[in-house]
Amino acid sequence: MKYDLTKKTTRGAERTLDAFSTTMFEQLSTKTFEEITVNELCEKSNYPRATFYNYFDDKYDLLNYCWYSIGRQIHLEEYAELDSEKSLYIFFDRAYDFASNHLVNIQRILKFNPIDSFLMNHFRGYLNTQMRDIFQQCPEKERYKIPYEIVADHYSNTLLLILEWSFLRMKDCSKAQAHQYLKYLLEAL
Amino acid sequence: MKYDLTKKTTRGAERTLDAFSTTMFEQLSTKTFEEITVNELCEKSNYPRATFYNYFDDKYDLLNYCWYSIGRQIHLEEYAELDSEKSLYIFFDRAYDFASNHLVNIQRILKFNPIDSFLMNHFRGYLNTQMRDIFQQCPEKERYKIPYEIVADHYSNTLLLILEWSFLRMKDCSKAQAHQYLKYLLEAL
DNA sequence: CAAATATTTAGACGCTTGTCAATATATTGC
DNA sequence: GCAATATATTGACAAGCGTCTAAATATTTG
Repeated sequence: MKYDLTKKTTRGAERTLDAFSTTMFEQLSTKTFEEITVNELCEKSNYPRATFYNYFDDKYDLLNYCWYSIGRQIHLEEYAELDSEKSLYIFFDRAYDFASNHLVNIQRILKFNPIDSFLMNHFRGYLNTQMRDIFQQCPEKERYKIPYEIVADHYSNTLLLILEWSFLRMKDCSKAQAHQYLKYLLEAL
Repeated sequence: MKYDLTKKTTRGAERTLDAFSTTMFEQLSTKTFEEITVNELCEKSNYPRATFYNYFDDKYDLLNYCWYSIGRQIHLEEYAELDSEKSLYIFFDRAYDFASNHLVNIQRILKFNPIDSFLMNHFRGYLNTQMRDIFQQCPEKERYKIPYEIVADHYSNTLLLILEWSFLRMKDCSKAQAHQYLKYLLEAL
């Protein structure tokens, strides 16, 4: 990313970042991620190409920013040092609620960018990294019979699986039901 | 894919497919997948660009063919109607042996294309699809307390996790040890 | 307010991409 | 072997990419 997100963003910068990311989401309801061009994003956002490249390295970089902005909406940063299982359910609930509130948009995007598209794989990758970080902060890494790195990945895989089942595959799965699946799959740990 | 893999390939076609896929693997030991260009693949394989596009849609398509050719090497097609767990261990063992025999190449590629690179995510995606297909062929889909689709994905996630632990993260994990991890994580089912 | 500094913009650059029509070269069947 | 057919190659095309310079605007600072 060309733009430094750690320093406080000026009003103008925020407007620009917002414009490009909402345009990206809009275009994703229209076509494949691969089909979206930087030119297109600039035209729809009413910014010159040079401005795009002032902020982002390329469209993949913008995509990362899109996930990052979703991450902030579900307060991915606020994780106390809870044990892994607690963290898992908190994370799951926040993601579940967010997805519920944006069901229509998600389904629109899935029309063109299905579960095994580049877009969704990219999103999975992002969430996985985030979860790895969260689980890394947890205490009690010693209480498992196998290496904690494996446990953390297993937690994050399983959470993602149930989230996908609930939303991407449109199974209309209640939160309670989802919790039950999670509990069943992670019983061994 | 432009070229039809179902019809029997002529000697010439096979030579071309081989040339491009081995060049791809060679280049992947040299740089990021994103950095590899079609021009480059053609120069190194000594074929004109048009020939490349006679066979493949683009470099992603070639990548898919690369995974497909690995798939044939580990006999991904030979799966009888075993139950899910049996299939899992057969698949795991074949993949484990293949990876052991190509450790050096894998590590070279990982230097430039690490675990969370586009390349490795793409590979994960491919393996996941394959495994989904295999598990779909299994009988006994009724014996689980939760939907079989979830179980199948859980199996495939877990297998991939342990394969990654063994090879991509270079933990030098023996096959017996790997089996033990698998068994532990899947105890609940 | 004006000068110093930073950011945005326009436009041009070389390069890669995927497509297409044409020509050349193999591979078939008769 | 020769004609009919398929495949490989050449070279050119428009469009996208990411970079860069220089000019135009904003923003900060004294």
